[in-house]
Amino acid sequence: MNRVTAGEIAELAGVSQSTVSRALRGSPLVNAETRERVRQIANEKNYKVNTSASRLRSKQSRTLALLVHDDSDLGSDINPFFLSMIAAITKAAAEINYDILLSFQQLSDNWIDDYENSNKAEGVIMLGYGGYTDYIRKISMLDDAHCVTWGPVIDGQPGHFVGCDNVHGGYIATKYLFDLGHQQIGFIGDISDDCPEFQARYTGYRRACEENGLGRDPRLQSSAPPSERGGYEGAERLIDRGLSLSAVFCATDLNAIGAIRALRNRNLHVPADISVVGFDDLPSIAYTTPALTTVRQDTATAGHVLVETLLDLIRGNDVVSRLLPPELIVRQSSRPLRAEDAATSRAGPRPTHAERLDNAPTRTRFERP
Amino acid sequence: MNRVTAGEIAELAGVSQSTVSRALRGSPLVNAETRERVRQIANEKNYKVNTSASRLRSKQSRTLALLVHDDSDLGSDINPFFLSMIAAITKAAAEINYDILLSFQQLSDNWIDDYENSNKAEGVIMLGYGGYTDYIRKISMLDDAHCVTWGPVIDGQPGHFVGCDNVHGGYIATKYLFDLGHQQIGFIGDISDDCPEFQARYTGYRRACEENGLGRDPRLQSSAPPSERGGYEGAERLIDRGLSLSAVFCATDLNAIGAIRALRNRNLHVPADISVVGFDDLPSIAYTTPALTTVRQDTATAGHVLVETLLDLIRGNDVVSRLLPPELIVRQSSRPLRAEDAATSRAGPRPTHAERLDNAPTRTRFERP
DNA sequence: AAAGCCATTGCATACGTATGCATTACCGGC
DNA sequence: GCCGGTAATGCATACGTATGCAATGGCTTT
Repeated sequence: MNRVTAGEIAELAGVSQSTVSRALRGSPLVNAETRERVRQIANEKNYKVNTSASRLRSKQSRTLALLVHDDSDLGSDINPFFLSMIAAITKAAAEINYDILLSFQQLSDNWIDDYENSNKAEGVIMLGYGGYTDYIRKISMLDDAHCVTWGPVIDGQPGHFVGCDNVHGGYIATKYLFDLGHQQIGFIGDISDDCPEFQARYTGYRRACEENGLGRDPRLQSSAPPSERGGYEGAERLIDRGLSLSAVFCATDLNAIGAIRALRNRNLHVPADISVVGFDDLPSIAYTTPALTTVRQDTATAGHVLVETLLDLIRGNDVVSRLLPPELIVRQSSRPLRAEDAATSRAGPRPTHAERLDNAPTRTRFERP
Repeated sequence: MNRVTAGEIAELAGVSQSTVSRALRGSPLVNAETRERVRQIANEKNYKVNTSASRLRSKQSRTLALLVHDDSDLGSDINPFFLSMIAAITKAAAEINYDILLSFQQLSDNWIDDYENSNKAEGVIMLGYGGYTDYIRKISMLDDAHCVTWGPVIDGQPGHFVGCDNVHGGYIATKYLFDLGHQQIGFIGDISDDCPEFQARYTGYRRACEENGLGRDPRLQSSAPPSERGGYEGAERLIDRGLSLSAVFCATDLNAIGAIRALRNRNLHVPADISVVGFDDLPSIAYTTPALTTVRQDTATAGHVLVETLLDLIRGNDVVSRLLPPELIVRQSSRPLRAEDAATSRAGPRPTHAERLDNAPTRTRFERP
């Protein structure tokens, strides 16, 4: 069970350990013929470079730490959206031969040092640390370390961020609803300072409203924590105000699911009576009834950008926070507003509105089951 | 930015590097007073043991590799169930000071050696490698390596497995439906040899059927690949056979979701007309309409058991494959069968059946929104 | 008082690799 | 025929830690 070392390969190949090391790392210093011979022998003997020794000598770990925020003490599950994010990051790192060290944890004092000073990882990617309270206080230290966070990009904010363009996401979702003919469009979501992401989505919503002549009316906005229950209660409040809404944009998919449930309880059917659009595109959200129209960010791209940004940081290059374009996914929870719709049947065929949106200035995908 | 070494701490503390090493690792060889002094200085200077050096010297990596099967080339997403699994495993490892190296990949030739021979990890946990075709062929090598797989536990199978007790899961789901008064209960799922997990669930289903006098009738079983579409088509086939079913047990949640959609298209309402029970308890499956009654395995326990088993293997202890008990989660997609239900209203109040199930011989949880 | 013992510490070394520098061999140009 | 130059290889070392062994000193035992 003893592992083969470079020295033993060297002996078999009749060269020195140095040459073996160089040959396997593809150094131009070594003769092509020799390199092939060494590689073949190493292959036969199933030789693998001892990572610990290599790291010690080269002082590089070729490893990135991925910290996922864990709130499970508070009873909330880890956001399922993160799974595809984790996979995307891991794959992006693998493409450039970096390993990912995974950790789920709360915010503690020394996470970053724990990884960097111990030479476990060259940098850290943080996921889901969106509770910007304690976090912001500690964030200044991020300037010293190699750390990139997935989250809202705010000008002048210390640290390095990659995130979805939430303003644009809110805008395309709302514009889409206006383009369908809706006039009165509500917003459900937490727009307190604790949630800059949702504030940004609201900003995009407002921008679309202004473009379509819908003035600011506080009664159109319903504050709701980013949970299913929050969406449920937020929708109830909206209904109780007696507005003639035909569409609602929700800051998160969970809000949207709760809202749909509340609407159904009040005998308002989605999308026949009212259209609902969410944000996030949670896995398996496509399986709700009705399947949710929502705004998705491309996790594969996000993974690449996060890894690239972190590597730039490690290499000492200048880095800028980056925003990724979201994409509208049209499913079954939204439909055009037509006068006769409200008056006549609920069971009429669902109209297609592809023509109208093909001209939309942003990427839109139509999913049909 | 140069990192502090044990030697420098030693100098500051007026001891040798050996003593520093021993002090920080809690060796009883070092005086308590000295240990405290060293620890304090190390703390002040933010010293962290260089992992690479430590690993090289001790030949232990205190790291486990977590390989998650990635089928994304085939277009199928990674099972969202794995997210909680990944989190559970990572946390269980963290509790005993082990790191987790994450990788999403297809089955290739040398995964295990890549991790173990390179000293990157002491062992491997495999998740989702359930396509038992190529896999089984290569599995014999698992006996040499330190590898535990989450999956079906089959007697005499080479390798080491931890899995859910699928037979019992299928049994309690089906028994629950019988206890609700249902007589004709269908099964949707792939019971080919490729999917021993689903075969086991079917076995449990059959056991409950036999206990309740429902003989084997091939028309009650509908083969379906483990996808939403599979469930949809499987349910259609079942309906087309003209059976008087009042309940269906599906081998996976995805099947169940598809089945519910197919039933609705045929104007059969769940749970008013027909009860549906799934298997897996996917995250956010509780948000479908109606919320799905399903069988869940406890991921936290699974994580602990997987890690413990792997460590036993690493330490050279004898290990046995282990089965974990599933749990029935009762939500809204199932209800008692009553004669008047079928004949009269669909809109009657949903009866509670807690009394009946309090006597059930297995753990059952009732979730109400 | 001598001998033995325990508690504590330091010394020296090896883990396996990557890499600067020295070395060798060979070749073309003057 | 000597020299400078290039290509290819080997030599020697250091990375920072953990640990076997030796060494020290104080204390108990006979």
